[in-house]
Amino acid sequence: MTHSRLQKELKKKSPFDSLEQEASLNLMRTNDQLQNRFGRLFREHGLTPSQYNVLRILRGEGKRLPCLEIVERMVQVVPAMTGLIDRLEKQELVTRERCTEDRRIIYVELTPKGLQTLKVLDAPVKALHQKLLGHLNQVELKELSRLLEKVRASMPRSEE
Amino acid sequence: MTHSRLQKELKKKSPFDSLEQEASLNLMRTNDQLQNRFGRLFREHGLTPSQYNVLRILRGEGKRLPCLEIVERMVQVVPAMTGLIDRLEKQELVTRERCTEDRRIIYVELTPKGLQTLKVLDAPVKALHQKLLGHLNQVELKELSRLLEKVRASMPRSEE
DNA sequence: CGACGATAGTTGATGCGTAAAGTAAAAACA
DNA sequence: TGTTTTTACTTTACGCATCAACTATCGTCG
Repeated sequence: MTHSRLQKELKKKSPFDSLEQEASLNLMRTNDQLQNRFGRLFREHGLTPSQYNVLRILRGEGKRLPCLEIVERMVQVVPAMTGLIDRLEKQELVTRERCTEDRRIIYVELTPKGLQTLKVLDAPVKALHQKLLGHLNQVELKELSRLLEKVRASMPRSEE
Repeated sequence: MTHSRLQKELKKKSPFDSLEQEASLNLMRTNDQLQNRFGRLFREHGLTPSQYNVLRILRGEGKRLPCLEIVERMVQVVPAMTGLIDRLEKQELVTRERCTEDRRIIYVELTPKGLQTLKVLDAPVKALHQKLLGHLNQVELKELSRLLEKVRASMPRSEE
């Protein structure tokens, strides 16, 4: 391997320090491109990727959830969630409701409008997944997932 | 495979729609965790990941570059570069200089301080790559890169 | 020359990620 | 009972991504 595809893409003159570095940059670059594609799709429906994610989580759960439960299911930091929910509430896709027993907790619930928005997006989202990853065969997809999970295995959730 | 690791991580109740979706989510999640780690490292030195990236590109090139050339080498949009360079300039890590022949072009050049900052980061960055990906063997790393490049192969740079 | 479009970069608005600090309520403890 | 700690969230401040719209310069063509 004299010149990898990534090296050419980045117009990089020197080869990579290590296979680890190459894989890591490949990962980031591929992810960015995926994010861009899905971001465009969601934007056509007035959503950002994060907003879609919140809605999807709420539907997956099938019931209202406290803010922190949502944060846990996302790759996100707490403070960002407040504004995120604010905007979803303004679009009337979710509602906020304070828990009566424990008044610190605020439940977030999907509205019918939110559910409808998700429904509309289901087919295009599936199609985009297919389009962007469908040219890998089943074995390759499984291997990709396995390797990515193995990478994450070295990163405990709560280190430091 | 009854429950994948990813599915458990996300506390997802239903299985994935498809292998494509699973791989895609794995990719995004792994990337986020990598980004977080490197972000923390860079922040200790007063840099964001994007800022580090700009410096690294300039060093790799070995000479000053127009803004747009830097944008091309990053996964980025033009307008963001302006502010990015502003901040690097304020930290005295790069300098801006207008080209005399074509006054539309603005060259960005690494300062000695910028070069020094990069140098300090070299060892920790390499070590972090090693730490986060070093538990995959050479064959796995190559296969991971191959699969990620194959994913990108379906995404032309300038579609739509 | 003068109008035209293309190129290089900037500005402004909106949304999100991150850290640090703050508030309010519940739980733990003395 | 009162105090402290923890928990759940909010606020603020900063940096970056994105889009739309704008400025300045260059090349070209009539």
